[in-house]
Amino acid sequence: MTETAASTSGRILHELRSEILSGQIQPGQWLRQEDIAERLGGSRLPVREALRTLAAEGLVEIEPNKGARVPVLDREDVETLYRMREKLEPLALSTSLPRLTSEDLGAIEGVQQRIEAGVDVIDFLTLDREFHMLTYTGCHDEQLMATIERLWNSTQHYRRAFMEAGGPGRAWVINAEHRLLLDAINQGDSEGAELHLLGHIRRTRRELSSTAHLFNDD
Amino acid sequence: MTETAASTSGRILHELRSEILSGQIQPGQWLRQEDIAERLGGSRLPVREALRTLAAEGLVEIEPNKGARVPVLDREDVETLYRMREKLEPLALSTSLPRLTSEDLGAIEGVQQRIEAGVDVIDFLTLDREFHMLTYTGCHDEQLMATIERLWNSTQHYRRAFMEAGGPGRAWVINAEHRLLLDAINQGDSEGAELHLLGHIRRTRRELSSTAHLFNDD
DNA sequence: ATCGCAGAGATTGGATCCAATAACAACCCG
DNA sequence: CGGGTTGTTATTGGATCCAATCTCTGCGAT
Repeated sequence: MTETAASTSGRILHELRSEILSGQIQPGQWLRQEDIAERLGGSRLPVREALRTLAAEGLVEIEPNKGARVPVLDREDVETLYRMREKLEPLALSTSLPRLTSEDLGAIEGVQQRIEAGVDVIDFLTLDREFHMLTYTGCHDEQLMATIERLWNSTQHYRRAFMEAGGPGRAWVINAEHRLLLDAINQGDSEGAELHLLGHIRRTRRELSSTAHLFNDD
Repeated sequence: MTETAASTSGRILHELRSEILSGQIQPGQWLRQEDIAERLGGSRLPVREALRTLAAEGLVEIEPNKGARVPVLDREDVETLYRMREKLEPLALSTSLPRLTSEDLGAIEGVQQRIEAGVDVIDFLTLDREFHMLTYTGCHDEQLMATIERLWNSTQHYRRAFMEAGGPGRAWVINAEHRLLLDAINQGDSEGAELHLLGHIRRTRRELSSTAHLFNDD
């Protein structure tokens, strides 16, 4: 997302984003500017700028004169975010596929092997993301990739909650889907890869959405 | 996009965005903080925050220690942005369609009649956008609608350049597509509406992309 | 006892001031 | 005469200070 980590502002932005994605900062939690400034080093000014950026990314929402907090999504929000992924990621994949080098393919294979070797929940989330992002390596469009990253980021917390609730029990399903996707990619079968990817995201959406206790339905 | 126009920061954000979309600020042009602050009233601080938000929206890009400018997109960038629209807007439309009231339908019809009555380029851009956005009235998902708005905003300049270059000569094509789309909507034909919308965006992408002089190909 | 109101504390929003970085130009040296 | 270098200026990045707004507590009236 063309962000510089060199400046104080960029450093705080990266740090805050990382804390939100890792779950250190939970949805609903208020982010007080002074606390962050003191904790991460710096004045409130770069913190404010970082919060503005995060707000535009959807990772926090700013209520005027009240502060910023991580938004709490309901079932419908997460469903739509996944439906957006179902539309956009096949597009990124088909753009990327013809440009993937054999080195790229090897890297993807390596990540998948690490996933199959068995990992804990937190590692799985990281590796699964890396797996999919690597398949988009050949897609150089910044806007598209930035949007896809936003979609992953916005749903990260609920994906983690789902996995921690017992999702890993069905790890074989994910691996089967990844393998079929990878096979289609290796054969240069763009259409097949898109279909497997769509199915993969779609199934995840349905399982996630039907896991009732992740959302507090009013 | 949950933005407050009350604060100085929000006001400057809206004003800047409007100036970029209207073409007052052209792609490639540098935005100096002090100028903006003096011109729009306020100090550089709210200007910086507004620029940060615009950067996250893709309307400007910030180069560290150099400043912000409106990005210059090449043909491929615009193509991808349109392909994203082709994926996401049918999704928004199918979500919206069942919830459209007869008042909504009347409003859409009214806008289309104003378009057919004949308008200049600048009015057409406004009304065409209004037409499509009205068809998404029933889609209440903020993330999806915010993303779609970003896609419109990022391509606004090129759409205007295209229209000014003689696009309106083919106004009947647009009206025919709008009418077919509207008819499908009125009949509650979600699938048909999606198809007409897809065709509409796709044709625009192709015509726009083949208008060579809009882009300075290196 | 409960609702409303007022005031104090806390937190965000904005402005001014200072430091760091980059573009530009003049100058010195080969 | 040309290229590198250094100094100057313009612009962005960051910190501190002040103003505006919100929240929460305590008091009083009904």
